[in-house]
Amino acid sequence: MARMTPPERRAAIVAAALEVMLHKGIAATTVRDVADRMGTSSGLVHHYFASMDDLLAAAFEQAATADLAVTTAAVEAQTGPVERLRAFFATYARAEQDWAFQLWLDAWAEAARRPTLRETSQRLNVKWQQVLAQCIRDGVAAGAFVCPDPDGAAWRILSLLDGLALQSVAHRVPIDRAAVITWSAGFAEAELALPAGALAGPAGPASVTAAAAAAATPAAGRAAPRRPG
Amino acid sequence: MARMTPPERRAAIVAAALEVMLHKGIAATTVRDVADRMGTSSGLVHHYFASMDDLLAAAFEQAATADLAVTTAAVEAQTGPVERLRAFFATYARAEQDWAFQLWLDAWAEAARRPTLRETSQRLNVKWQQVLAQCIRDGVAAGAFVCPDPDGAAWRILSLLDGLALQSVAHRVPIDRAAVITWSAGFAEAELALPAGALAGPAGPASVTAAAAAAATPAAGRAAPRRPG
DNA sequence: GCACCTGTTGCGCAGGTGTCCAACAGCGAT
DNA sequence: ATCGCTGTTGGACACCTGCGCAACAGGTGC
Repeated sequence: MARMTPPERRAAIVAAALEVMLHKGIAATTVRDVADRMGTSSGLVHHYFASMDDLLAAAFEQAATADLAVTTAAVEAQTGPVERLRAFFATYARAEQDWAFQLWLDAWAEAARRPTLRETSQRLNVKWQQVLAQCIRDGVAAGAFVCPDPDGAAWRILSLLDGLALQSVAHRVPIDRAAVITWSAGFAEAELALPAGALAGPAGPASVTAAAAAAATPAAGRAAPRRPG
Repeated sequence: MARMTPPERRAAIVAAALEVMLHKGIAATTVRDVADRMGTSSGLVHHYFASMDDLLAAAFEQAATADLAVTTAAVEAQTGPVERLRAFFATYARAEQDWAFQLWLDAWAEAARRPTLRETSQRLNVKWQQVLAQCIRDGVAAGAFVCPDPDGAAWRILSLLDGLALQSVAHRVPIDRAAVITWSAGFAEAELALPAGALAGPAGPASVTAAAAAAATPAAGRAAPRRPG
């Protein structure tokens, strides 16, 4: 194969590993799979990564960091505290994330047995919580809402979002994402002492707003996603 | 090895498979592991299970069904609708479930690639939802609470519980389970138009009640679990 | 022209995998 | 005593795994 500079080759290997991991699963990804996808030899992979675990961890870390960066950027693009929260929910539930969440799910399950992966997964989880907690702290400082425990609230809200994503991906439950957003926002409002519906206003993508309005139900004054019962 | 009647042997294989799955992970469980644990030959396993997938699915199904039975029994031991809901939350968050939830996590991740496992996991998930939904429906019929969409509410509450368990198991976040119960109950109260604190009353185990009271915070009138920020 | 460096190759090794199968052991029926 | 049935054995089969290593290639400095 064509010669590459070390950083390029390293990035290429990580990219190839990521593609394989996504549709074969982390546990089932092999060195030869990665090499074949690049059209190179398996030895080359080991020239850049001491062990298979290192490669898997590096690939997952890159994907996870990229996910976080997208959300962070979307949040920071907004100025008001409420708008920032809306942006957080919208990117977390964005449609393209189904395949990405399967990767997270794999990583969480695998984390119990792979220390490197666990360390990465824990670290990223904390970072995600910090982004949300900072949103909340800023809002509290600006007087937009009240929250006695921003870290705890961020943790609880994230748990809820992950639980919903779990249902969607693991159980293949079709979900109205706009409804998820507004429903989760309802919980967040309770956490932040916001009036009901305060977070359900106009969000980033126009479709989100429209669908949210359509999904609105009289019960508890907030929209609720359904699973086909 | 000693001769067994077919049902006995089948049960023994499933039990052995379960033990291996629990501390090696579903993906890493091999036929020889299972045979070794029983002290028999690998060929015997294949005499009872056509393929490895069949064995894994059968073992997971047994464990999952047992989990569900425990919760169902705890719920049906109570008579009042509110007491039944309390029992549901208490058994879902019971302490011994950490290792069990790791098995669920494995199954969910593996479900994407193993059709038999996915089918089982989906079916059990629906059953769990039905138990909770029936609790809600009974309560509505008895006039204990109001809920326009019992199936949807059950699904949302379960998503939340799974999300919290995910944080606890995958990220190794130590959780005050009693606080989780009361906090989740807070969400449930909103879903069911119950007054705040209605579900936080005396539950099955005495320790739960005591801890819940101790964890109660003035904010929003309900206890909230924290993660170490 | 040469030596050197480094990305790259292709294969070998030792081990582990699911699956299959011929042979064996114990027991009930004949 | 013999036959047949069935639970059980232990190993063969083909394949795949991560990893290591000797050899190669193509460019750079001398």
